[in-house]
Amino acid sequence: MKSIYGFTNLEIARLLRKVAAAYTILGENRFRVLAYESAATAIEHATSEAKDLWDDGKLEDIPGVGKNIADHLDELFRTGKVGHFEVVLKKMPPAMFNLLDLPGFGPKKAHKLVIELGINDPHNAINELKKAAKQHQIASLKNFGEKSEKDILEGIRLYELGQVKENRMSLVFADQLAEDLISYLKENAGEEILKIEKLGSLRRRVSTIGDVDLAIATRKPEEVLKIFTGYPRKKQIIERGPTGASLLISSGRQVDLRVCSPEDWGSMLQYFTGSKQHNIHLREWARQGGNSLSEYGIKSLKNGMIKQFSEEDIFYKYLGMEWIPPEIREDTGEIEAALGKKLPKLVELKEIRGDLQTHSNYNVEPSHDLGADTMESMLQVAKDLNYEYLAFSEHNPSVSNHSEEQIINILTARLAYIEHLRKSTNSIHILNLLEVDIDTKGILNLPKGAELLLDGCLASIHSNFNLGREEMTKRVIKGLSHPLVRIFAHPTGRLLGTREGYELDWETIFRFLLDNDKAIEINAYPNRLDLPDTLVREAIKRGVKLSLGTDAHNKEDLNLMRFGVSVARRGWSQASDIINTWDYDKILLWLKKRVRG
DNA sequence: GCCGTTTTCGGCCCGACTGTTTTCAGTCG
Repeated sequence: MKSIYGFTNLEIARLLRKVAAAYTILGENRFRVLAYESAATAIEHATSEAKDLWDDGKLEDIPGVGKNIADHLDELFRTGKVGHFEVVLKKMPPAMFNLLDLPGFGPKKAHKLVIELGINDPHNAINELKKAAKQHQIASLKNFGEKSEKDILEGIRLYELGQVKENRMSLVFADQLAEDLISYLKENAGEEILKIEKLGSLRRRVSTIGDVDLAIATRKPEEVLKIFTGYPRKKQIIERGPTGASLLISSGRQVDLRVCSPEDWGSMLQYFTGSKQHNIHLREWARQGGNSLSEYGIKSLKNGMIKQFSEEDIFYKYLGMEWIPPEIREDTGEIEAALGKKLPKLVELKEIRGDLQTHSNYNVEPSHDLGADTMESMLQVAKDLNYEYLAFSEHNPSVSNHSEEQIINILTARLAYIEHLRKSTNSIHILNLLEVDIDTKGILNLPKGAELLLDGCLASIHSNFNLGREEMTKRVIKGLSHPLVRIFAHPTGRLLGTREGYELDWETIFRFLLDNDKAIEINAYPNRLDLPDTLVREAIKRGVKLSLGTDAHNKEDLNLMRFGVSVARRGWSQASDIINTWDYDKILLWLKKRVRG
């Protein structure tokens, strides 16, 4: 049965959290509450849309979703609502759910304030709360005081500024911020720093980062913290304790530092790398074996003894599993794989032999951006990166300003120039590609004869992002069917923090790519990181090949490849999944293959 | 409500912080 109710995972997660909040107030069994919350988190982070799983009758494949919740969601997809949830939620004052978005608010606080202050209008709940706080109606309530009243106002202020959530920075930005801080610390406290490492989502290489977290192993924590809090770019010290400190720095971002003794380094690194879901699952596992985990080590539940770990890999080994690379610590099967000693050997940057999407300033008169640097200067950087080959893939000549003949002339001249460079450059190979728009009808503007002037093409969407899922899928498939196309570039079209991608039927796209031996790109450009990691994993599960490209528009951008590798690793990719790991002869042969879909 | 080294019954992650309290509840990561 096909549903007409296309609830997104995020919407479902929010619904389940509302039910959990209501159950909390109703005094339900706390483990039932926990079950709803963990199901919400699992669905929010699932690699497939719950709706698609429902279509296939596989909702219960999501860990934390059992028969009960699956039945409720079945009703949701069939009828658009869940009778049982409606009954439960109706017992609550509706305005309380609107307060849950405020920092420091859980179900109990939200419920109590809504009742005590008589807040009735859900759409105006936060404003009414603000008014009450300003009139000092909150401090006099039992279990509240002056401070909590002030905290509530501050929370509302942050919420209104949009700083509560989703004000995340790009991985690349966060990484640079961390690197700057690390060099400052090494310069000024180098002697005291025994080990230093990034933590949290930054270490896991998530595509967007909230706070920057760092860890240092040292014998002199006070001295290190003193130097940290003296960072010249800080605006304010948010927190300072014996084991760590937090700074607000001038860009408005928060950075946290944790310090510990070298004996505790492994445990601490494990604990603060997360993810939260990974750690919860790991602790559940450890508990089965009679152990309890924390940032101080592994405690035996039998005798209360804590075993310390100076190295993280020994920590995992002690639990009977392989060391798990941070990038895949998301509780999506990595713990089971590590226990079975079946973790994939994730691809590494050094295995990448070339960049498959770059733009030089060679002028093919495109409608999109040209690159800023010459082919020669980009080749020099590529050589420094020890690449075996570099692809140039300028945008196609603009459609409206050129006749077919003119386009052929431009490409002929470009090929001649590349041939000239190939003769004078012997230490690196050049691949002659073009990035071509897929227009609204799925047509590529490549005149007859272009196939003789190019090694191959990337195809991508640059306009009309608003088509529906079905129409967009047809458009893409038609575009990819062109025999010259070998790679589907920045496939979702997302721009992090700016634009959601368009919708595609991924099952159909993946099958097409597999059947026609075409590859899908992981675009390493900072605000793209597209294909996203979750879809990377889906792609390689089906055997679809990946192509890595920086989309460099100047020679410095060629250094962004490591972020593409991070995405690949988060998607569980091995070298064998990625065509950039092939040598020049193999990749050239593959690019020149002509497959009409 | 979920789930399975032992367990289809009987468990269910850990510690810190904060603000309000006289010993703890709520929230967070």
